[in-house]
Amino acid sequence: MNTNLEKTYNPSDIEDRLYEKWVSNGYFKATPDKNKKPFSIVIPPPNVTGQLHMGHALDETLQDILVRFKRMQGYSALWVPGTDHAGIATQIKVEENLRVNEGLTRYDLGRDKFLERVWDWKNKFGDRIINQLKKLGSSCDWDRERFTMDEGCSKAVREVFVKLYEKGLIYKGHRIINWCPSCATALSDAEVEYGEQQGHFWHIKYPIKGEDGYVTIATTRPETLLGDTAVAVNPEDERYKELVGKTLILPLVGREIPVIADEYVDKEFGTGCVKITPAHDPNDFEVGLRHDLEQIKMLNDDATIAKGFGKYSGLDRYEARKVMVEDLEKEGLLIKVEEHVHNVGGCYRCKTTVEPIISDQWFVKMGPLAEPAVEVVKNGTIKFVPERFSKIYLNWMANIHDWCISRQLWWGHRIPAFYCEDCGEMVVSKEDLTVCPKCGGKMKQDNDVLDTWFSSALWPFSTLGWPDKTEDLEYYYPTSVLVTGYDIIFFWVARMIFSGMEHVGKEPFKHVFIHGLVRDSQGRKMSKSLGNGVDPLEVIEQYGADALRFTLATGNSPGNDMRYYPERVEASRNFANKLWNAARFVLMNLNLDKIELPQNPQLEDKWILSKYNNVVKEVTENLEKFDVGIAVSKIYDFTWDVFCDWYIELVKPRLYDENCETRVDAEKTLSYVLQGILKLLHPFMPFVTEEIFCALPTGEESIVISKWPEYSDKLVFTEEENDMSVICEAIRGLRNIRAERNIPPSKKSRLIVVTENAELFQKGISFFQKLASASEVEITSVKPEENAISVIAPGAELLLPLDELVDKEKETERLLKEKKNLEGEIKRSEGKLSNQGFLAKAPQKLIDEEKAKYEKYKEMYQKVCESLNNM
RNA sequence: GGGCGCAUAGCUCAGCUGGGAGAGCAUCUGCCUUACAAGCAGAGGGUCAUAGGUUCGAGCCCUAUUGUGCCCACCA
Repeated sequence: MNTNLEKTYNPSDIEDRLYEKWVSNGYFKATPDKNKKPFSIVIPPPNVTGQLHMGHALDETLQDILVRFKRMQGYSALWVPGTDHAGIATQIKVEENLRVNEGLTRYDLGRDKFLERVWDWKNKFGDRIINQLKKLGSSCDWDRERFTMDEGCSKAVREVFVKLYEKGLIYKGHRIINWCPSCATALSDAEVEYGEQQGHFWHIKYPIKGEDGYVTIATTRPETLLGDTAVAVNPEDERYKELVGKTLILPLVGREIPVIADEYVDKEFGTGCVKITPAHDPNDFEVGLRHDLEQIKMLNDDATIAKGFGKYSGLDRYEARKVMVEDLEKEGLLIKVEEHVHNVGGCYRCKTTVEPIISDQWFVKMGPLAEPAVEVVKNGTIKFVPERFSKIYLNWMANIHDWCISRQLWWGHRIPAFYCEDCGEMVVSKEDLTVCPKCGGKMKQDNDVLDTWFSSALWPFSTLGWPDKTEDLEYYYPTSVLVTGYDIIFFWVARMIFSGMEHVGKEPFKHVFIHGLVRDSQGRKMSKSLGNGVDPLEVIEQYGADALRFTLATGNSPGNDMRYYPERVEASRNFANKLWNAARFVLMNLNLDKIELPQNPQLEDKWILSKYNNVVKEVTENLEKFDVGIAVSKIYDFTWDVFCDWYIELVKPRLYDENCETRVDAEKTLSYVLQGILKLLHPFMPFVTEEIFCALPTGEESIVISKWPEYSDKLVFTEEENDMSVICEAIRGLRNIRAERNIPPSKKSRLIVVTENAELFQKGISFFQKLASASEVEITSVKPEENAISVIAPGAELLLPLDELVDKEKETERLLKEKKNLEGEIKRSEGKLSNQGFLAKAPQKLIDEEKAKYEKYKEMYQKVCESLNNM
C-alpha cells in the first residue's frame, strides 16, 4: 500500500518545499478581519550583536508557536518581524570591529559613505534574518514592507521627537552623562555595565591657604583633581567644623578652591573630605549646582587630558594618572596608597571604562512619561509572564532618571534639530530645514543621532503605520503579546510601554512573555569571543527545523535560562522520527477516504479517545497561559507513550485480522487521534506535521489553516479508561516477570486469568496474546491447582504455567517482596484513612480514590498471601 | 547596600491552584516482535540544600541558615 510518506524521515526533503507552499498559498498573510479576533506579535529581533543567534531562534520559535496556535483557533494572527536602521548598524560595527567616529574613524568615511555601507549591510544582514526565519518555518507576514522600517520609522521618529520637544519632554541640556571614550559617544544609564575592578585609593594632601595644615583627600581617580573646584565635608562633622569656608591650594595646579559643607558627604567613608569635580562626577555635579561651583572640564572626548593643564595636557587618562601620582609623591603630597576594589562602569558594547563627563546632550524627561507606564502595569492592563518581572520593571520605572538619547555616532536616526549657521537659532522640525526662519541664514542639522532604542521603542505602532491612522493600527493595536528575553526589559520593553502610552494613548501589548537566555552546555553565555555560539542554521541543517523548534520549546519554563545540548536536539529529532513512523503505520493500514469518529468504538478506542480529549484540554489551557514547555511535554508523552507504545500495539490484532468486524473502528480511531496529535503538535513542529497531515485523508489542503482541536464531552469515557488501565497493569505485570526471568518474547506461554471480572478480561485476551506473549488465555473464577508463576494484578491473579521456569525459591522470594510492597501501601493507605483530619478536611474525591486504592491493595495482598501459602 | 532567581536521579532540567517523586540523556538486562535499532520491553538510581514552622497532609506555603547565579544602586 502506498503511504505517501518516504520510508525514512528526512527533514531536509520536506522543509523547504512546504515553506514555499505556505508562502505561495498566502497562509501567512494577515489582514484586519471583523469576523475574527486579532492576535498580533509585531516585533523586531532585538538589536542583534551578531553572536546570539540561538537566542533569536528561541524568540522566533516561541513567537511562531503562539501565532500558529492562535491562527488555528481562528484568529487573524499577525506576526511581523523586522529590524531597524540602527540595529543593523550595530551589527555592522560588531562584525567589522569598526570604530566609526569623526576623528577616530578606522575606515575614514564620510557620513554619506558610511550610510551607503549601512545599506549594503542592511541587505546582507536582513537576508540573514529572513533566511533564519524561513528556515525555522516562522509563519511571518512577509508581504508587507514592515520588515525593515527605515522610512516608516524615520517618519514616526520625527513625529515623536517633535511632539515631545514641543511638550517640553525632550530637552537639550548641559549635564553629566556617561561617555565612552572609545566609541566617542554619550551613553544612557542602561548602556553602562558595572564590574568590580581592583583599583587604588590614593590619599592626597590638599594644603590649606595661609596655614601649615592640610586636608587629606582619598580618591580613586587622582587625575580628576585637575577639575576640582571645591572640597566638601559633612556639615555635622565635628572634625572639620573649623575648616568650612577656608581656602585650599589644589596640588599640582595651584588653583584656590573653597571648603564647603554638604550633606552628600559620608562622615564614615574615607577621610570624610571629598574632592568635588563637578564636570566629571554625577554627585559632584549636583553638589556643584547647590554651591554654584565652576565646572572645569579636564578630559577630552577621547579621554586625554584637556588643554590648559600644562604638561599633563594631551596625556591619556591613565598615563596622566601615573605621572600625576609620581609628581604628588615628589612634592610630598601623597600620603599613602591603599588597595581598593570598586565598581567601574564600562561601555556595554566595547567594554571600555566610561567617564562621567559634562556635555551638551539631548534628554527625554522621564517623570511624566513614567507615570502612566507604571499605572498600566500596576493595574494589570499589561501583564508580565512570569509575574515577578513586573516588580523589576516597576522598580526601575520608579527610580528612573532622564534618558540621554543623543549619540555621537553616524548611524541611527539623526536628531531633527536644525541650527542656523548665522544667528545660532535652533529649530526642531519634522521637515528638513535649510533656511533659517529667523534670519534667513543657512541651517544645518544636528550631527548627533538618536539612541537605537528610541526608534525601537516605537516599534509596536510604527510598524502598523503610525502616525497615520491605518486600518492595521486600528485592528491590531494594542498587540497581543511581546515575547522577549529578560535582558532587555529596561532597554526595550519599558521604553515601548511608555512610548505607546504617550503617543498612541494605549498600551503597546497586553502580555509580556519573558523567556530566559540560551546558554551553552556549560551554562555560559554564548559569545563570539568564547567561540561557543551555536548557529541555528547549522543545527537545522543537521536535525531539521522541527527538531530545533521542539528543543527550544521543551523544558523551557518562562523566565529561566536554558542550556543548549546537541543531545536534546537529537532527542527531538527522534521524536519527529517516531511520529513519522507512527503515521506510516497508520497509513499502511488505512482504508478510509475521510477521517471521522468511530461508530462502534471498542474498549481501547474509547480509552485512547478519552485520554486524547484530556490532552487537548490540557495543552490548550497551557498554551493560553504561555506554559509552552508544559504543553509540549504533554503532547510528547501522549504521542509516544500512550498512542505509539500502547494504542497502536493494542489495535494491531484488529488491523491484521481481515475479518475483524471492528477493524474499521480501529482505523477511524487511529486516524482521528493521529490527526489530533498533528494539530496539537503543529505549532511546535510545523513541517513534519504538515507533511503527514497532507498524506492523511483529511479533505483539507493544509494543517496551517486547519482548526485547533477542541475538548468534547462526547469523548469522556471514564469507565473505559479505568478498565483499560487495569488491563495495562496486568500486561505490565506479565512483562515484568518475563523480563525478570529472561523469557524471550518468542517463547509464548499459556495464561490463566483468575478473576471475578471475566467480562473485562475477556476483552483483554487479544492484548495478552499480542503484548504479553500469551498463547492460549483461559479465564476462570477458580484458581486451578497448577504449578505456575503468579502475577498479582488489580482484580485478577495471572498464572503462567511454565513448568521449566517455576523456581520455588525464586518465586517465594518474589512474592515476599511483592507482599512487603503491598503491606507498605496498605499501611500508608490505612494511615490516611484512619486520620480523622484527612477524612474531615480532604476533598471527597480524594477520599474516595484513597478508599478504592485501599480495597485494591487489600485484595491483591490477600492473593499474594494465598499464593505464598500454596507454595 | 537593595531586589530577584536557583538548589529535585550520575548529567541537564520539568513538577501548573499543597493530596502517593517525573522526563531526556547516561547506566544495567533482554529483544532485529512485518511503523520505527533515530526502535521495543524491563531494571537500578532521589532524606526534593539544611533547620524550624503552618497544615489532616509540604518538593510546593511561611521563617531562618548555607551555597550559587543574576539585576539594580553605588561613598569620593
